[in-house]
Amino acid sequence: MATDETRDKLLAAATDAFVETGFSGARVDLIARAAKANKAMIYYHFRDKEGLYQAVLLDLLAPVHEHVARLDTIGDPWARLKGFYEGMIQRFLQRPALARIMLHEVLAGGKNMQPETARAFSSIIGFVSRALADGHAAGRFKAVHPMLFHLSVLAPILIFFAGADFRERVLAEVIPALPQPSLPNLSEHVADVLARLVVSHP
Amino acid sequence: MATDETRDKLLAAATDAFVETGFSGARVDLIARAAKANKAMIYYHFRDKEGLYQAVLLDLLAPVHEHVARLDTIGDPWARLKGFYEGMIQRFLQRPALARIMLHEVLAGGKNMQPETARAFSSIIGFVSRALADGHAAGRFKAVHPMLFHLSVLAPILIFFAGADFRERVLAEVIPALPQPSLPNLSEHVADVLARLVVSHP
DNA sequence: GTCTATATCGGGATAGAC
DNA sequence: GTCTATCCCGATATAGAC
Repeated sequence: MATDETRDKLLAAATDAFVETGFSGARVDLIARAAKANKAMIYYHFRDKEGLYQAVLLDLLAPVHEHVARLDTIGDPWARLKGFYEGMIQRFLQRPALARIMLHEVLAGGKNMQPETARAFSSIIGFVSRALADGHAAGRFKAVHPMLFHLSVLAPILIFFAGADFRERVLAEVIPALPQPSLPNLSEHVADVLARLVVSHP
Repeated sequence: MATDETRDKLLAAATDAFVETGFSGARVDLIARAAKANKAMIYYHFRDKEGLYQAVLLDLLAPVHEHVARLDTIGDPWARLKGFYEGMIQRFLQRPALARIMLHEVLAGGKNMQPETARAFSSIIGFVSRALADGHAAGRFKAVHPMLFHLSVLAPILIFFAGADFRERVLAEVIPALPQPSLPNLSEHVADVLARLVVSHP
């Protein structure tokens, strides 16, 4: 399977490119060069630039979908929520590309999303809604709006990872005294926010 | 000054375009048509596409900078913080473009930002840091990490506004039962988060 | 499956008249 | 300041040999 090897290299290079500059900003030519492959192979394996992007999207989001599906079988709603957001932090840590592509897609309004990838996104909010409802029914959670709750927890995480370059280049330059948040800071902080927002007894 | 009129129309059309698709996705041709102006006028008024983008950026961010500067003179640190985030919600409400361009810039890592616009961004985190420090010194605020605090409050607001299309098109379609958060929901929720994160006595 | 050479076209930019 | 016509490059995509 020397065949799929170049496919994989192309996919990896494409991920970097799309994540860096977005769909329209990425250059097919540069992707091929970065993958040390021939440009024509992109069209052979992925049909066109659009197909390549869809492949990247699916490659990044499929694991998230599985992650959600796995957690959804757990009984304790608190463990479900905590497991999900902590798991997302771990994933973003390994692949900051994931955070960036998610934000890109949100900004694009889902225009260039196919049903399969749309489902991966939707499964998240469905999962969170169920966990919140279960916890509330058991008298353990406060009543919160699922979307606002989810936004409050995930949005900071997303921008923490997707905006690392921004903080370094723009903010740190002008305000050097500002300490950069570390990962333990973030995890601890998120757990704190989570508990404050949802747990019944304050 | 029939002169500046077309300039303004171009700026408005460009704002829509850049905010919709990002810098590389926007088409100069379409911007001119949307503004009912001639394409050549873009190059006359703004030099090139890049200059047009910078003008849009500055037009959107300058008011934020002023907003921050005005609030920074207030004594009460709590009033400062609350005034800032509520003011941002009001601004985003009037111009959702602002939320979208800010996220675009964060994703771009500040690559296409000029010093003047960079300062507008930086002034925000500086302002927040001071308010937090003052409140803490007065024994009224908990000790929190300025960046994490700011992310926790503003990130959800940003994505709430920048992601409106996404929620409608992608999420609402798959999960129609999910109630869409309303603006009063958001404001109340933000005030709640703010208080929980920062105020000393729980 | 891999490569080179090339077709094709969209889009940013300019020249120059008015 | 405004407009038309046009240049020209860069980027996607394909043809076709190996």
